[in-house]
Amino acid sequence: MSKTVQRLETKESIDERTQRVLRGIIEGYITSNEPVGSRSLSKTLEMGLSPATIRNIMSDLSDMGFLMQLHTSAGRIPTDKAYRFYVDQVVVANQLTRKLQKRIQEATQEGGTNQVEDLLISTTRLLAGLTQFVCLTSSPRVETSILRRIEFIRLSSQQILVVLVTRNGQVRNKIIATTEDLSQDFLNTVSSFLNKQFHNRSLHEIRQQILESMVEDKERYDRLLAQAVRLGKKAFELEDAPEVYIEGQHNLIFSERFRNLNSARGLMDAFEHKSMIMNLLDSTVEADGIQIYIGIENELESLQDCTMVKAQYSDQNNVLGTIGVIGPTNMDYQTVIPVVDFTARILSQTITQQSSSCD
Amino acid sequence: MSKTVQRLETKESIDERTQRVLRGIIEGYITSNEPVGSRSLSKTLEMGLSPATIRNIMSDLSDMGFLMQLHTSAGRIPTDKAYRFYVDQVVVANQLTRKLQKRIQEATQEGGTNQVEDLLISTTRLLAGLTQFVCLTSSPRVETSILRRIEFIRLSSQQILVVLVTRNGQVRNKIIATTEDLSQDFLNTVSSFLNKQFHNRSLHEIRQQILESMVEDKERYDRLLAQAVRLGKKAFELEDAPEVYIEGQHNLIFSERFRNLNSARGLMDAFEHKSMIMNLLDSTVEADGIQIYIGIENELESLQDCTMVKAQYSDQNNVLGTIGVIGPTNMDYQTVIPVVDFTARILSQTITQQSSSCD
DNA sequence: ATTAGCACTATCAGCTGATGAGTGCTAATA
DNA sequence: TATTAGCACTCATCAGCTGATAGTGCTAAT
Repeated sequence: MSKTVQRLETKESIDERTQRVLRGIIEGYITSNEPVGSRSLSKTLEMGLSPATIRNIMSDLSDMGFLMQLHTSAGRIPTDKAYRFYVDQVVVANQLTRKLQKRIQEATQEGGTNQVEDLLISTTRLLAGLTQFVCLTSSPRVETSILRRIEFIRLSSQQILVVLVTRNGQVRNKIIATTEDLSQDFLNTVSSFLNKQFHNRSLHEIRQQILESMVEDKERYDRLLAQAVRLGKKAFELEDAPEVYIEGQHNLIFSERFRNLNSARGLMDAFEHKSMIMNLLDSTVEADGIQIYIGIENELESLQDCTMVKAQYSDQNNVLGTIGVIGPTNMDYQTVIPVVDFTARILSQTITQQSSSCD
Repeated sequence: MSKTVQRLETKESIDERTQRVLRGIIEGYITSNEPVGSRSLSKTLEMGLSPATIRNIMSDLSDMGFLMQLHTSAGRIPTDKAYRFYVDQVVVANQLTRKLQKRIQEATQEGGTNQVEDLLISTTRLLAGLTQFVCLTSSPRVETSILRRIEFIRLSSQQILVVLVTRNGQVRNKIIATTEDLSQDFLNTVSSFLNKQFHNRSLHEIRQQILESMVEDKERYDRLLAQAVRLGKKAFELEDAPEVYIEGQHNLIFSERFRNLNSARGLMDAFEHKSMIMNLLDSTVEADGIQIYIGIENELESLQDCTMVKAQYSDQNNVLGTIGVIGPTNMDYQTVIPVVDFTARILSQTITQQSSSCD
């Protein structure tokens, strides 16, 4: 297994001038995607330093582990450590252009049906389009969602459709089989019972409680209660299907910026395993705000020459899910970070609006 | 635009021996994916023909348009016309191995919830996995589906959830907004009215009829009827979202067999436009059975060096959708064709079982 | 402390000739 | 007359070489 790198902190304090050079190299590499050499840097930096001086500084930076060379006669490129330094020290809360803000807002506004699923899909697609990277979004864990409404619909003598609506507007359907033929009237009674009983409780709690009820003395139940518990059990036995939306995979292959085809294959394969991606997105300790994993800071091996930028979205109460992009380590952090941040905020806002429109 | 090639028929009658040579070349190229030359063919054919004789025959076949050379000093490869000949004349109804049959049957059997969507997704994935190509499936047109049940659920004073179940087990949800606050009781009356009225009619018909009702003299309506019509209209105003499932896109990039990266990009782009894919799949004139489009027989330009093999699936009454794979023109027709055919049959069977379990 | 100069090095594009697989043609053969 | 052997020819590929280029490291001069 790959050893887990927590975070590439920089202990040494670096000379102001050296910092400017480092920053120049990083930004140069970000814009050109080519190793940057001392001569060209000398020009673009406009600090009145000759290539030779720059070379000395570069040499120091290499020693400190900020730069590396692909081969002797090529320019230098930043290491993961350099990007970490760049993100921590240099990239400050950057305002998005109004134009971009508008575009994100509009994209989340539309979407015919106002279901969360559609919103998430279109947002994921938007972010993939904007960044030209791969974008991943985890949908709210149904487990922790708050029940808004449950309803049973009789389809046939053996089939009942369960419709389950959560607070934030997710709708789940499930067809369950029954041995007994239950009338719609009866089902209505059951659902209104369950709705009263479990209103505003999380699905997780509900399931827990149902299981507890089942061990209790069954004798005490009347038919209604017994059936309610039985149906409820089936209904809340959710496939804990981790919904993940992935968009922009083709960028991984066709974009110039993803040069290393090896890991591309690995990533594509990883994307097939939705549960793994779910972990990747939701394995978050830090409280809020944007999170950035640069290169080897990523636990997943095939991600170790990419950067993942992600942010959580939430309704008024709880964190619901995560939205993130995966791009090359030399992505344009100055815009990607605020874009992801802003998108997550807008997403939270939209979902909050939706779920607050309950009675 | 690309000119539309209907089908690459062969008028000339070909000598028995020549046919065997052609067949040898095609099969050789299918298995090796390398141009086949006269010497190697002379060995594998075991017809006691010298390379020189073979060369003469090959020359004839080239003249007839069955073979071509990439460069003078390379062996020959079959043209689209050759594959058409091969598929029409040589590939006869081939039995699948029991093992494969089992595998397909099992894969369609499972799938936790018995919803059509899940079934389609897992089948698509299966077929992509089996063939190592790209697999596309169109879901049943909701338009032509038969209504099994419609239900309204009051979510809040402004929101109503519509649940719509079709005969073949598709469930659609839609949240609609209302200005008036309607009680659940009232909604129940409306849904039971609609259910009675439109039982076993196709969604298309229903929409039609509702629209007609609306132009009739409104005065004659009581409140129930008026609301029923109004809600019904909104409910059946479906996003005619053409659902298409695509799996195995990564094969397009990583599989050895797809050599031409140009059209790969084009295809990937095409796959983003679901409605286009929908057309591709469902633009079918022929009645039933398997359909094969080889190379330039495909209308879509980026498909013109691929072969598409597709088959429709249906319930007891109607064609519901199409399942198909896209692979290189030198795919192994002998197994791909029966695999697609068998899968479509199994799919039809499974869906028919599901929808016949109504009362 | 900075810089100019120089030797060194890796990559890349372009050229070379050798190699080999395959064809087309012709004349000999059964 | 159909088949085949033989030979000349073609062309893609590959290894090896070339010079040009862009970069570095080191040292000595400023």
